[in-house]
Amino acid sequence: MSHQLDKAYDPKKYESKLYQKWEDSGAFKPEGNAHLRGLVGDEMQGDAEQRNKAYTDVLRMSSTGNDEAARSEKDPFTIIMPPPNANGHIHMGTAMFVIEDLMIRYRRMQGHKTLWLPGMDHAGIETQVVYERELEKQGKSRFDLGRDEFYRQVDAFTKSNMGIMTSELKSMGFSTDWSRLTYTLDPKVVSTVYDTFKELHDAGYIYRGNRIVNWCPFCRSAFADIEVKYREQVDPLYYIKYGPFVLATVRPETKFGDTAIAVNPKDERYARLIGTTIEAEDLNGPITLQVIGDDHIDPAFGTGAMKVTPAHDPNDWEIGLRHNLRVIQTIGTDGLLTPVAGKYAGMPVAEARTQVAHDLEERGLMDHIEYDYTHSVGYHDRCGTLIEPLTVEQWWLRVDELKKPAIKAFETGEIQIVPARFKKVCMDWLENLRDWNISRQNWWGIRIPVYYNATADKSLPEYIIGTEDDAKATYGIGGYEAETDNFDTWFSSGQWPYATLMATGDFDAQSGRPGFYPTSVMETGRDILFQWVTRMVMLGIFKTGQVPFKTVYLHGLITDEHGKKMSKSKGNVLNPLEMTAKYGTDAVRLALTIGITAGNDGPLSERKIEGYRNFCNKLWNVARFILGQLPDGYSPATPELHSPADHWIASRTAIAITSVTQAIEDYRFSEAGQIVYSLLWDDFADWYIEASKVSPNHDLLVHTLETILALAHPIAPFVTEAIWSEMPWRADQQLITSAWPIVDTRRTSNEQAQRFAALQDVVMKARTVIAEEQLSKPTLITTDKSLAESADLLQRLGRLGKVEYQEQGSGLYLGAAVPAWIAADAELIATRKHRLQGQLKAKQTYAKSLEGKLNNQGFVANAPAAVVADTRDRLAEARQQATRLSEQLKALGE
RNA sequence: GGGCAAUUAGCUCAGUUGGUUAGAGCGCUUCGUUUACACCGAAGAUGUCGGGGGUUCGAGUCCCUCAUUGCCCACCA
Repeated sequence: MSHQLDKAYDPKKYESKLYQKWEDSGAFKPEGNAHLRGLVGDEMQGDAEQRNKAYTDVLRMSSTGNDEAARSEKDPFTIIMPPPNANGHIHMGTAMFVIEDLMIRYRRMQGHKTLWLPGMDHAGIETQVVYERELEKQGKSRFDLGRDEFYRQVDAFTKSNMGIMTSELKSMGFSTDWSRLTYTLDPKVVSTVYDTFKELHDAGYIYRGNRIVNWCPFCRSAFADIEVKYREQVDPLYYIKYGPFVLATVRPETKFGDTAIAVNPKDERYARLIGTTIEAEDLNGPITLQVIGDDHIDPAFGTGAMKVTPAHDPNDWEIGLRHNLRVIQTIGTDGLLTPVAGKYAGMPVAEARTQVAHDLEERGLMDHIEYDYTHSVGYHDRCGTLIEPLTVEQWWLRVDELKKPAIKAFETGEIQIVPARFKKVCMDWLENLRDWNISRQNWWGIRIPVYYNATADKSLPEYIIGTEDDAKATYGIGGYEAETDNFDTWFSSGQWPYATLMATGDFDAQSGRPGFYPTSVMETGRDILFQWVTRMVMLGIFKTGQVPFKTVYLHGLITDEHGKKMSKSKGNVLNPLEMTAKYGTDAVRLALTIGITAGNDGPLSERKIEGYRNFCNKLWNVARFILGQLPDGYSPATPELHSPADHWIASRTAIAITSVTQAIEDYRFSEAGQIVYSLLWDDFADWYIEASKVSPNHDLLVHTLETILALAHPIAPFVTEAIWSEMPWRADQQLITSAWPIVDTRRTSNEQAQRFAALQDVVMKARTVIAEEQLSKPTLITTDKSLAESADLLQRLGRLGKVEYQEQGSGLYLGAAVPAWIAADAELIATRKHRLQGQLKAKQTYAKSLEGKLNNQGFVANAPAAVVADTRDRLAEARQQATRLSEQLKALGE
């Protein structure tokens, strides 16, 4: 016995140690993983000798030193990590980076120069909201601190979180290059964002405008349309009197900003009033309103006439633009009514609404009220505050031209989306995209680099884009005012792929090192497809002239086991750190990979994780058994295939290598995982290892184990590396930088493999009879000489007694792939009679359906020859077995 | 209102361009400690693949239609 592993795999004993070793060895760096032969990945080409050489190199894996030449032929493979928000702990969504790690580890093993660049997001408004909640617990608000102090505290908060986050990401086994960790507020990133802003401005895509925006009175900031989430609710619908009109509104408090009454021009009731002005009695005295005709008005809604408040409703704003209406701001950025509201000035909106409605009723200006009006109302996505549409001066990005090449990139397939169904969704979204408000009035973020002219000299530019020094140079000391708005977080994170690479010096190829842009894959959540992915494409193409990534892989939401969203209030949240502590990191990684497909939500449960913990332990124990079998000082040689079982497992392994590789290439990670799972458990452990107990082939056992370790490594890096590290001949080498397995079919005999498959069939059928009849070590009889030769194997696998070769079979016919019987007396055969009849009937029905197929001229003529031939073979076999069964029944007096 | 997806075993889900008698994990029943593993092994039961129609030699897979569920987008005076 050369080596003894622990009885069960203990993740804690290995994980942090192995991670440290990986990182210290430089394996996570693109420069550091270049020590494989660049032969993998071309497995289907090249002459057999070459392939075999590569194969055995892989098997014995004498670390061959650097082979830069071979490696440089392969494209770099790059993933930029979607930067997690540095405002808390990782969650199952963050843990989904396992998909990225899987791709990175796979490409690394294939010999690509892989770069997985980690990042952290200051996450503007989101972090601000998180921190304000912290302040609230201390009974404070950000206004108590003031802008500068608040910024300092949030800065310290995110920086300390970054440390926590980093160690949590490391604990997940993510093989990112930490030396390139980039933060969204790194000066180099910010400077790229500033450059882009200036370039966009100079190209005419940036403008400043006083327009209607989605205003959050809590955040005291404007937000983009996409950051507003609508909720359905029931409110009163007030029918108020305006001179000759009765108008329906849910917002009577905005009436002080009404500048027109709109009707549909086709509405005969009002058509003659269009173009006139009306005098109306109002709460603050008489007012004058013009009557306009606009197609937007639905004559069937309410009274068919609508009050137009351009300052506080997006549709009214549009109508206002069409008719040149005055814009009267009635609600301020503080959420209180402005002085134009007269005696209502200073009231919060909700209070003003009640008061105005009350006063209107009192003054006889209320026609009636509908109390159960259902409509949807916008709330701020992040803080949940009711959105108040109002007008403010903001910086806007003109998107008409910018979006065109982005749409084209999706359309032509230059950017692939996995799953493909999101291609059209992206294109449609971009088609309908309107100018993007990139100003935010929050305190935590990247300040827009604009300085305004504060001098009396109007010949100077109104504003400049640049640094404070630029401002001094232009306006003189004290002659300027800095913009206080920040960028929308998505404006800066929309530049993430190139901003990061530019910051780390990996954007362009430089002497001796490759460029990593465009990146290979952007893997992220489906929920931020619009907010983030489309913006990265738009800005990436503008700034670099190239798409930022070639493939977008989207994952869905991780839900509980019944597909319900995880939430604290439901109490169904699974914490990745708790789960990894309990079951090992690999178990969580496997659970997040297998059974979850691209673009779809994936259910997760503790039970599922437990199942994959068992898988890890199974793998461990397979290794434990094999290592325990090996003689002292064993060193593996190229395996020779001797027995049918050897050929069988070699062929199973070859099929698995091909299909796992293809599955990963096609982004079918769940399937890749399942294939490895089944190869290990169903084929290797359940059959080959059991068979090997009869006649062990050490080299093949080791080789197959190593192949499985390699195939499983991208998903389950720890347990595979742990086992690898326990193999004495691998002492100086890590699995993480070993080569991805390639197929060697040169010496595999299909015929031999088939012989083992036939034996398996006999074994399974024999086991069934033994279990059903509770037999103990019965004798197996066969008319097949080669099966009889495998007596010891049959005895072991099938729990059989003797195995006898006979010219003529007798006993209970098994109906297996090769003729075999379980020796039985007449009594036993009689008790099996009904089962035999059932078997016969099933065989006959099956044969009949195959006959029907083959008698069908259409089938024979149209189906591929292989399918027809296959059908004939199956028919012949079914007939033969049916004959044997009916003979046996006949012998029983049937 | 527009769009996308899902509907397959008790549960959660696979099923790649149509081609063996439809699979997996978990759960369930029975048996079992044999050179690793009870975080194990063996055997077993459970499916008119949501309904209906069509195309095809052949449909879980393609088309139409209906139903149910979920998600996205838009609108809502």
